[in-house]
Amino acid sequence: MTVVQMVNQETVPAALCVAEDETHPRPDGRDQYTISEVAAFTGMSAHTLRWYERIGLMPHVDRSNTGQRRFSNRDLDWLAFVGKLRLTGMPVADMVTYAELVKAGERTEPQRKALLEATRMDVVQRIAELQDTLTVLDYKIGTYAGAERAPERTGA
Amino acid sequence: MTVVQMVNQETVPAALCVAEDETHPRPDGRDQYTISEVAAFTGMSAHTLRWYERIGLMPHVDRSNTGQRRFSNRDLDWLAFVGKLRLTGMPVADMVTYAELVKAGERTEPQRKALLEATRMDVVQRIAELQDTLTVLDYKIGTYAGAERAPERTGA
DNA sequence: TAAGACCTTGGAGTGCACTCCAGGCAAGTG
DNA sequence: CACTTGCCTGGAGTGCACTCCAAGGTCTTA
Repeated sequence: MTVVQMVNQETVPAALCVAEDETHPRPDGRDQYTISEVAAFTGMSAHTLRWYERIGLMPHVDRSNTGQRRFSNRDLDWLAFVGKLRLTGMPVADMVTYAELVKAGERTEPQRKALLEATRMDVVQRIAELQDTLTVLDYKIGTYAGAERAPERTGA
Repeated sequence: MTVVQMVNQETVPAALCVAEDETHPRPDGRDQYTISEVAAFTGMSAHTLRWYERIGLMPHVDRSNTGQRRFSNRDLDWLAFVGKLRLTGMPVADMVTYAELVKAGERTEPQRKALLEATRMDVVQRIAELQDTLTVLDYKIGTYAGAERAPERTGA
């Protein structure tokens, strides 16, 4: 292992940075990351990163003179945002749409805003749903209350 | 259409009833529902209902003398609960495990409780995740603020 | 300079949760 | 009694989001 342990893999770091234009350098001064470094940073697999690029979810990644990917801080910021979108449950196809809008320039900002607002509403609804399931879960867990080891028929 | 409109399909009714043993009759006095009636009640498709039975997620559905399924109020209650579990994001395989525990009798209550508690923790974590994405979404939407129609470069 | 870890590609495979199909039986209606 | 509608079955197909493979080129460390 040469590189992988530079950041712990299980905890996705993903500060709630958001980008497209503002790039704030990472720990070391570099602005060039191999795919496995990015995998470690983002918690996504290298497979997934290549796949994201294939389907148009990454806006052009630089290459070394030998053809290997060299991700920039901008790319990292973008991926952090994509990671957040993924957590919302937004379909990958919609994320691609969003990426295309970004690439198309400033005039698509209303559409992007609309897309994010729609996503926001989905998230709010999903949270409500989940909170509703918590009610049921708690009720049900309550009916099992005290059943820690051998229940042995609580009533009668 | 013979039956379908007896309940509106889009809103899943699924009162937060929970069962296994307590069955409280539905609107009309009957306790026999065809698969399409149940599909209308639960919002699940008839396909899904048959599939749930195949994989062991339904605890034996009665049949008419000609072999057609006749769901009972108990079944409906169970399905309402299954629907809630599905909303939690619990994998179907785990729901089957839960169903098997129920079938195995009272002595499995500690395991059932543990399963639901684990699910509860997943739900709580997922809610936190989603709330975190809301923060990012709101920030991002904020940067697009006022971009209702033509943005025309807000700064400079 | 050689081993071993790393990177490349297109395309195939995986797991989940449905979803549909073909072929056939059954029940109600003009 | 034909016709339409609904139900049955096993098995195949779908869509999503990865995930892996084979075959080969590259980079680093001893």
